[in-house]
Amino acid sequence: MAILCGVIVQFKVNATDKLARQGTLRLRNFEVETPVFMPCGTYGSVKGLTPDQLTDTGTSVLLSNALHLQIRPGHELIKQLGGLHEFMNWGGPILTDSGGYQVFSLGQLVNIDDEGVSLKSPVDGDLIRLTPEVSMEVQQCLGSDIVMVLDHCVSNPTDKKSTADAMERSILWAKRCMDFYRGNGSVFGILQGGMYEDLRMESLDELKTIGFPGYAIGGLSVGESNQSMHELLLWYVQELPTGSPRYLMGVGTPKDLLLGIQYGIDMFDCVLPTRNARNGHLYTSQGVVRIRNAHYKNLDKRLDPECNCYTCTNFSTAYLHHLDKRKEILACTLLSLHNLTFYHSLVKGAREAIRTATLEEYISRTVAKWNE
RNA sequence: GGAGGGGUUCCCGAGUGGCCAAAGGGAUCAGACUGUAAAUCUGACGUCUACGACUUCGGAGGUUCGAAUCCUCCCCCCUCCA
Repeated sequence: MAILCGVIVQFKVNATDKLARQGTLRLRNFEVETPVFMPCGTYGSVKGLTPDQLTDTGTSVLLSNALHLQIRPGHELIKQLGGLHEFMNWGGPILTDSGGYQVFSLGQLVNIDDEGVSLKSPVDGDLIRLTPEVSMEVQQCLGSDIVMVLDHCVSNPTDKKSTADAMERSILWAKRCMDFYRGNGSVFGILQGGMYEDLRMESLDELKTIGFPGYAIGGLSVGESNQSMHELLLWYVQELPTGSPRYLMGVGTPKDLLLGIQYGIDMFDCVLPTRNARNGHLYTSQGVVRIRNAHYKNLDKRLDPECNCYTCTNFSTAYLHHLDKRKEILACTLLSLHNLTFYHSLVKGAREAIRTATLEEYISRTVAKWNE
């Protein structure tokens, strides 16, 4: 157990099933069962859902974004108002991303040097300077339970030289992030290196030398094939320290999650369940439902017969189709509620399966129904 | 009764001699979305034997090499005056 910055970070593996593991992550006064899926509340809100509704879906940890909150409404303001938990009235733990992903996703607005990142605010064009130290300070102000280092994420494919530069810069920045806390921060390191095994190895070696309470795999789901992602995970599972939580950033589809879990990933986050819900793309035990399709216009049945979420137990598929087609706000809420419930149940099922050493069976049974 | 304005592809609405199967919205139908610049974006949207052909712009005639666009008559709608 390490006491870091007043925050207790502890990870305990309770059960394993081949490479997969079920564990408990302790943060401050929170205990989180892993594997866990963390919904994205980028701007301090999971779009369309109240904190109570989030809890109802089975959410335990939330992800939020330091850079976006730094831009608006400002981390000082949030600190003044009691920190992010209080500000958004979320009673559970919060992991904050540094803004490393925005270095990638905001592309043209960003200028990177070894010292840090300069970006034009997508809001008003103001110049924002983000360094590892600034990012740490912002996340500290927010009162984050898990702080992510500032990293340099590149898309795939990117040539080896540029990938290496980004990876090496990420190592330097990771060191500076840790220095900021003098080794006392609940900071997770982020592994980079694109699709190059030697770069990935170098990144891992260096971060392990620095020593983090948790390791995140970054730079995935940014354009590479599914196959490459899976090969990389298989490689990582053999190299990552077993006693630390492993977080696969920005991943993914339900299938990605199951595969990640199989390869020993403990934490996931992704915008997919919430964004796709808003775009009428729903995940169900029977496979994907594009609720917008004319096919569902008259369907007087539950969206997912195996789901017990508020949406599935109270409304017909035809009604959900209608709400989505009319662009009613309620559609965002009800559909997000369902998709998140689906994700959390899927992962919960995997946790239980690991405990009974039946993960493989659980996965093949689950996936078979999606393919029907 | 008089004066003026207007009828465009499912709807709204541009276009006033060739570059027009006809802008732009909407609706409709598909698809995409992976550490959220995303309740967003992309494609299709007259018909077909489909890199070409055919039928469309209230109706019927006409002018012209060529008309949604110009002329004549007719039908319908709106506004104002009596």
